[in-house]
Order: sequence, then structure tokens, then C-alpha cells
Amino acid sequence: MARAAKQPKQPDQPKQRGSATRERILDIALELFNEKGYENTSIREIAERLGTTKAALYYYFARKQDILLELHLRLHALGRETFDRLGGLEKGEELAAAWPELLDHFIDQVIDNPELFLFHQRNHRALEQIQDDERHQAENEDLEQQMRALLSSPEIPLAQRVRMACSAGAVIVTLLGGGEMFGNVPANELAELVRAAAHDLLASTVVTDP
Amino acid sequence: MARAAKQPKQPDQPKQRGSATRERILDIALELFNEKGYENTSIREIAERLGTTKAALYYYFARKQDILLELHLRLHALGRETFDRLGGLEKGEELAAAWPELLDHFIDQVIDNPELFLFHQRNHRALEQIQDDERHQAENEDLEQQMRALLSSPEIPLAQRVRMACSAGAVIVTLLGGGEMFGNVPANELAELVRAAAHDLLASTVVTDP
DNA sequence: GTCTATATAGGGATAGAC
DNA sequence: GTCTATCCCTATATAGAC
Repeated sequence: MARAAKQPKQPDQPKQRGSATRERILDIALELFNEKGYENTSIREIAERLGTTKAALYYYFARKQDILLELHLRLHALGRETFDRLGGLEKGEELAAAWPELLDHFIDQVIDNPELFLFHQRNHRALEQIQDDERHQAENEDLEQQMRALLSSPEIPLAQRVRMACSAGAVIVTLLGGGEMFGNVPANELAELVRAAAHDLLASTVVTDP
Repeated sequence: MARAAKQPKQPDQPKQRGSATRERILDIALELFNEKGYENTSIREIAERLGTTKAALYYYFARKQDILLELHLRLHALGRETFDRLGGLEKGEELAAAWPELLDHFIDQVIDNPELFLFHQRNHRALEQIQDDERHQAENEDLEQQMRALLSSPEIPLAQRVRMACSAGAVIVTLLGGGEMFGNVPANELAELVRAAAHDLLASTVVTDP
């Protein structure tokens, strides 16, 4: 307890949690990470687009990783929001029955936050690696990890779990697959078509013995 | 014509097209790119796993990019194989009608070459960038680009194209989503479940006016 | 065909002035 | 809070010996 008694603030906590420029940095980083990827984006590039210098960014984020981590936290919030709905459910049957509603909520979130989900998809590997390096809070808060856990649950019949995974894949690929694919179709219209398709996929599940 | 008269071989063509060590380099690179990603894999790492040094690799590949490019060509071959089946089709209706069969073939290919498709998915961005830098032959040979082109075809009703995209997404995400998700289920069994799900998704398409 | 040694560039990160 | 200048490291790529 003798060391580190001088620091007036928490050592590893971000310095300006709600700062306006801090948010701008995160927004610009999100843009660049989506355009070029995390590893191909340098601090210098982020600073240039913001109109400042490298060193200025280091006032807000001690390491480049911390920018990535902070963006991941935005996704965590969405994940918690989605999975809080299933809090009480325990048995596999109930979990499986809740899936269609969960998927609907997921579609809404993707439509509302396309950049964030694109970021998650296109920087999947970089996000994996910071989880190994740092134990950034509970691992189970991540939306994807919770979905995977649910899809691993042995209480749900395999055939049904596969359908559930398929429905998620259909949503992600179609909604994030790039706007040019379907021309200028408005996002809402696309979402409803995907929603219908995903639900048909789930509905045609063959009933199996428990 | 005065210059470059001395070279006994083509200048930018790879030196040992069918060499055994060359293939080993590509296999090891494929492994590492799948584990850590293209940009996080150094030439030194590839050389170490191969049991040699950096400089040795530069005998076979002039640039790191060329390794990526060569692996991409393996995918091109698969794409050509798939799309050669549709060569004669012209009208949108016929193209849409051929989709289920095309999807079946696609599933077979993913099952037979999981590492290659994983490589494509997890290094998507790096592959995009070499397409910009170099015009590496016809762009339309890429499987993904051809699929996108088909899904953009305005002759096919939007609802149907969305279903087609959904079916592709279901296949990719479920088959490449990581083996841990469904435990130790054999790949073939999984493939048949996915195949059934994807076809149900396509079959329940609502008939619309042409 | 494979090595050692090196050139060169760029990235992350820090020190300290203002 | 933001700058300049700099350190240190690692990466790609090349030259040339063997």
C-alpha cells in the first residue's frame, strides 16, 4: 500500500468520461475502423481527421486498445438490453420459445445502430484479442457470446438450435451485407422482409421428440 | 523492347508455381491468417513455423501481399466451379430458379474447404484492399462478388432476393460460426440440418406478381 | 535456394514545453 | 488540453555472401 499514493485520480480509468471531444474521437475511430479496419488505422489518421495531432489523443486514451474497448462497451450496452429480457427463463424450452421475440429485438437494434454492428462484424478479431489481454469486466455481457451460449445449450434440440443460428445469420448477413446489394430500398422495408423470412425459417421447424 | 531482355523468366510471375515448399508456405500462411489475421501475421512468424527465415520466403513471394493473392486464387477456382453452372441462364426467373441448386453446391464447398471460407470471411478486408491496388485479373471471378451481382439483379423480385441472401447468410454463419457452438456434431450432419433450414426458408417465399 | 545483415519506414507511446 | 520532438520497436523488403 506504500506505492501509488500520490495519484489524484484513478490510474487506469479514462480521464474525461463524458467529454465532447472524447466522443468525437470515438465516432471518428468508429468510422475509420469500419472503413479500413482497426489494425490498418493509425492514431495519426484518427488525429488528422479530427484536425489535431497524435499526442492529443493520448490525453484521452492511454492506449490505442482503449479506443477499441470503449467502442465495445457501446455494444455491451445493447447486448445487456437484449438479454435482460430473458433473465427469468431457465429451462431450455422456455429459452427456445423466447427466441423469436429476441430476434425481433435484435433486428431493431441492427437497424438502429448499423455502424456499431458493422464495427463488430468487421473488427471481430481485434475485439477477440483485447478480451484475452484484459479481463474487461464480465465476459458474458457481450451480445455475441450470450447468443453463442444460448445456441450451445444442450437442453434445446440440435435441429432447433441450428434453425436459431440460421435465423441470426440470415439477419446479420442480409442487413449488414452492404447497402448496394438491394439498391435504394429503405432500411425499414428491408428489415420487414428479413423479419418475415427469419420467422418462416423458425416456424417450419420439424417437431422432434424431447 | 530494349529493356528487360535479360530475364530468363517472367518478371512478376511467381517463381516456382508448383514447388512443394511454396505450397507449404501457403498452407502455413492460411493457418496463421485464420488464427491471427493477415495484418497481425508477420513474415517472420510464417518463416518460424516453417522452420526457416524471413528472407527465404522472399524467394518465393516478392511481397507479403502476393501470399494473400495466391490464397485468393484458390477461392477463385471454387467460385468459377460454382458459377459455371449458370453460364447459359439469362433471364431473372431462370437465375432465381437455379438458386437452390447453387446453394446446395455452395454448402458442399464450404464443408469441403472450411479453412478457405473461414479465411475469406475473417480476412475480408485485406482481400478487398488488394483488389484495389492490383487488378488481379477479372474481378468477377470472385464467388462473393458474383453472388452479390446475382442478388442485385433487378429482374428478380426484391422479396425473393432477400430470401436468397438470407439463405446464404444462414449457411455461412452457421457452418463457419465456430465448431464449439453445436458441440461435437459431425460436419455432415450439421450441413444437412442447415440445408433443410435454408430450403424451407426459400420454399416459403410468398408468390408475388411479376 | 537459403542465409546474415541491413536499409527504410511507420507505428505506438512518452516527455516536457506552452 | 494540446502541441513538438523524440524514443523504441517491429515490420516489410533488399543486397549480397555462401
